[in-house]
Amino acid sequence: MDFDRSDSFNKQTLQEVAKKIPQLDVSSVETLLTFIKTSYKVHSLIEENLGFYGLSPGRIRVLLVMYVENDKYFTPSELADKVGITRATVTGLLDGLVRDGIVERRNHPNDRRMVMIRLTHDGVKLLNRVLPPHYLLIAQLMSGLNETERKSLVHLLEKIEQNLPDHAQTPVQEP
Amino acid sequence: MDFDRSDSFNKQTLQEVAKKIPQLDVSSVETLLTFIKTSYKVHSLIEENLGFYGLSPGRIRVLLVMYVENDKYFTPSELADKVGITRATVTGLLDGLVRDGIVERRNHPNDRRMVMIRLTHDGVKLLNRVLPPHYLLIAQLMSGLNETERKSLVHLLEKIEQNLPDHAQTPVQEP
DNA sequence: GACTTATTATTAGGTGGCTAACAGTTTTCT
DNA sequence: AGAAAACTGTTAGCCACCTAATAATAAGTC
Repeated sequence: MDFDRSDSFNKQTLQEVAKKIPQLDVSSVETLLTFIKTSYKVHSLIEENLGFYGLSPGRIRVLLVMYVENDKYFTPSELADKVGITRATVTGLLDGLVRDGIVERRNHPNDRRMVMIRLTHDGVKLLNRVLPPHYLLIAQLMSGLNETERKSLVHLLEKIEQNLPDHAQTPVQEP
Repeated sequence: MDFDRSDSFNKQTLQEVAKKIPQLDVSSVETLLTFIKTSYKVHSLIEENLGFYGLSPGRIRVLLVMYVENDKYFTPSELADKVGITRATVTGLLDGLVRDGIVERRNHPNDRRMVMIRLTHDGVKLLNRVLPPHYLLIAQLMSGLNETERKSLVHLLEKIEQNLPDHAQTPVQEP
């Protein structure tokens, strides 16, 4: 669901659209384009890296929740809430993760509606192998910004968020 | 594909992961989290708005290419290249757009492998109706940043891009 | 001119997201 | 106690993306 992928929509093209649509503010759109394009690139890169280990953004988000509390069992609902996706999507992700032996499903002892999910031993090993290069990549991505610049970036992003209409609820993260 | 949706991965959780993974640089991850979370929110909002008119990010990207050169015919390959998605995906998008009467498919007069695509009259009318509020929303999103701040944001984003490995080709945009 | 190579659009099959509907359970409320 | 309400996970069906394979056609080569 990303908007900008190529450079086909350069400034020149933008000017042409602006001729037809008076509401178009070129400066706003250019800034947004850069923003979305960068986020697409960053996202793709991380996704590509996880792909080497058979993981995906969706999978890693769910796995990380379990990784930080290793011994605990989680219900699909709990995972859905923590990750910010629907229960239906979690079911689909778990199907794959169980198939690949990364996670195990168990019946809940008291409530027969529920299922309990936990990382398998192999799942933990996988994460121990995947996470170091994952975070190394993130550190590398940010290495061009010093602490001041990072704060400044976060500050600008927060300013954008303040202009989001309230009804647009937000859910998550994957560190 | 977005990574961060909820706030389940707050700083505290991050600290815990950092204990297990020494490669994790908290400042980098925090900055990236904010970045991805904001981009997710912005993206969702735009998507939601387009949805009111039966459009999606994928559709609008393809349509915009045709909108700026209204009379021209485009081949699916051409659209794929300009938008930065595969031809297979374009085929799928066009199926829907043709079904909805927004776009028309024609045979190429000389090369029988090719197909020629063009906006229908209804398609043009739809875009004339959709684009003004679309760009109004973008202007609103950026209204919290003055010109200096926008330049500063773009500059910081470019710094991040400079640290992307080269092999990660990038494709595009939707203004 | 025939054969190989390249190109086009499409199909098939996979993924991760969504909503809506469902059956099975538990809880709540009279 | 029994009916209604609420909750759980799954399924079904849609979308937009991907890769790989395919059939049809065009272009290049010997």
